[in-house]
Amino acid sequence: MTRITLKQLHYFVAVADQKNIAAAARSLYISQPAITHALKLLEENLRVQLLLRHHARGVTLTSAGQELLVQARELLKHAQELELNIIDSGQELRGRLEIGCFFTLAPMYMPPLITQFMRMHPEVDLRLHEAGQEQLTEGLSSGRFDVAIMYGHALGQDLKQRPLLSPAPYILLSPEHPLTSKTKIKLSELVNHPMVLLDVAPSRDYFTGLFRSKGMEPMVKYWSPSFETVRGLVANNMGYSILVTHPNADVDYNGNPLCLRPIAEDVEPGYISLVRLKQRRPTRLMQAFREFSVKHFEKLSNAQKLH
Amino acid sequence: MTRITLKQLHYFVAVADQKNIAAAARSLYISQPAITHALKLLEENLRVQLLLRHHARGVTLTSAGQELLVQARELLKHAQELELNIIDSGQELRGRLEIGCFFTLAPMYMPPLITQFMRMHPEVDLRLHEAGQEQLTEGLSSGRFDVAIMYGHALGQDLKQRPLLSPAPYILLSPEHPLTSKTKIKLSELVNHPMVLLDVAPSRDYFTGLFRSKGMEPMVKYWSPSFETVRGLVANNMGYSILVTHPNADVDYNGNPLCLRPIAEDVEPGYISLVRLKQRRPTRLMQAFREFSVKHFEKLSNAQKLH
DNA sequence: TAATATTATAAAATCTATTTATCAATACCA
DNA sequence: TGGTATTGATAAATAGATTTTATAATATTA
Repeated sequence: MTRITLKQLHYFVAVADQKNIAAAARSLYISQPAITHALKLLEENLRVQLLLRHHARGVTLTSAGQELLVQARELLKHAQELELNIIDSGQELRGRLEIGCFFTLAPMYMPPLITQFMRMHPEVDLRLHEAGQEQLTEGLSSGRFDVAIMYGHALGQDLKQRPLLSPAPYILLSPEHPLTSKTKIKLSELVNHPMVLLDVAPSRDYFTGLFRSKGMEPMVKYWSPSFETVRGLVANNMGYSILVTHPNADVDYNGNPLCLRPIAEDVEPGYISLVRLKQRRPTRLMQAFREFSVKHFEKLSNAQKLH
Repeated sequence: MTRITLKQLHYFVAVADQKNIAAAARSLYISQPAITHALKLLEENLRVQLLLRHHARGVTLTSAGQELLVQARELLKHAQELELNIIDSGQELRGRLEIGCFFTLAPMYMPPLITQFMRMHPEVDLRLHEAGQEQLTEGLSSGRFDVAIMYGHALGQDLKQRPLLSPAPYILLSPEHPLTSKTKIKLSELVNHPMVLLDVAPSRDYFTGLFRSKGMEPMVKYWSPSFETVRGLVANNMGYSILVTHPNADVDYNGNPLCLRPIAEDVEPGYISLVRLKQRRPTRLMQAFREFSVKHFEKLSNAQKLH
């Protein structure tokens, strides 16, 4: 552990600048003996005489004092910089923001969100981590992630969420599927057809829950944890699927066409939230990201309603 | 003034290393609440949450904490280095030593002294300042010089001196001077010849004092503050001179020959001392230089006696 | 020599840091 | 599942450090 303190160095520099202990005390708004005492400690701890006291004519630095003056200035500046780097009150937003995002949401929503946020705050070092629900909650509570964008379903008590978007689930079909001819499809019409289920938490439970809340059980024939695999299976007419995220192009990775149909009944929408740890005090950066995200998704939602 | 302290950072780093406040407390031999308190202050002053406390499972760093950890380590290292640079207890001698030396002594004595000292302590940054008696005493009391090599005559009460060498004064004559034929010359034989006086303090008063202490007054015809000018005047037979410093070659700057003769009477020698400010505690470097100088001049003095 | 300025010192007051004791939350183990 | 151990937070008491107030000592200046 260092013997000296930043305060002692600060006093010393003031004295060296003014070549006068009393004057330094006045400029620091403290009493003169406070400085005399601090200087004494400094000299004792460094075991060097730093200044020569000339009664009634101030002080002058010894060569060790000269040396310390230079180095003390550097160290104090270093300390100041550390504070400015870390402190959460600078005008310009800066620092690192670790964002978690749920797998299937990331490719759709994160690129425009991140791009626009970075354009406004170029000093921010933003890092995106795509992960599943469990990894996201774990990452939030271990501090690896500052915030996460994910589905708000079934989150623990220690997480706080701000809803961003409530997209309605839709039915995905192959053009060859018998139900494709209808413009709207009821869940009861689907229930006896084979289903392709996106097999990741919490989507899995959300999709099956749509049926179960109406006392039905879907006939799941295929499971896949991959969003694009599910779309491929549906495009090959292996069954229908229900999804929330809606990529712009209605084709699978092989170019096979896909059809979307709304669900006829009123169903609980999926809701995408910005999530953070409840016990954790948000930084200014986190707050700025929250506000920005809320506005961004509001615009998105308005644009969708116009269609 | 910085809000944070080195101690707080030190505690924080220990906690971050161990991911555990209690363990850090044990390793620092302090109580756990002491650290809890320091961390609280750190977080309040930086207005950022640095770590997440997991009951019974230690702590993890937030992204701000990660950032601080890196910077805190750097700052603590910087502080440590400052201490090591300044502190007067390292094994290897280092640091700066400001040496004052009296004009006429410097060209003779300083080159070998400095060269040999630097060979032993290559890390020392030694700076030589040649100056007159007044500048030297002023420099010592203002702290510009750590030590000075100068004549010990008529020094103030606030200076402490360690005699190094007591060279006998000698008489300098031109080969044409009528007294050159003698091997020893009495002061009383000189007193009615014209004298060339080296006109600098304290030499001036020392040389005239040699006569005055015997109730005589020399006949000073020429004054010069320059040692070599005095030698030139004597070589041109403008008068005799009395000097202490004895360069190796007995010729002036123009190559004119000079003769040296001892003073027949016992006279007070000039004494060269290492001088420092009494009120100033010597550094290890100053002590080492003192010891080295004492030995160096002892050798010189023994070598002279052999001739 | 008196007035002024500057640093040093001692004692008291004030702040700050640390310890002790205890609680609450969680993990671990039988 | 219940008991034990570990960990971090909190409150009160203690110890320690810093600062102030008041005063002394020393040198400078007019």
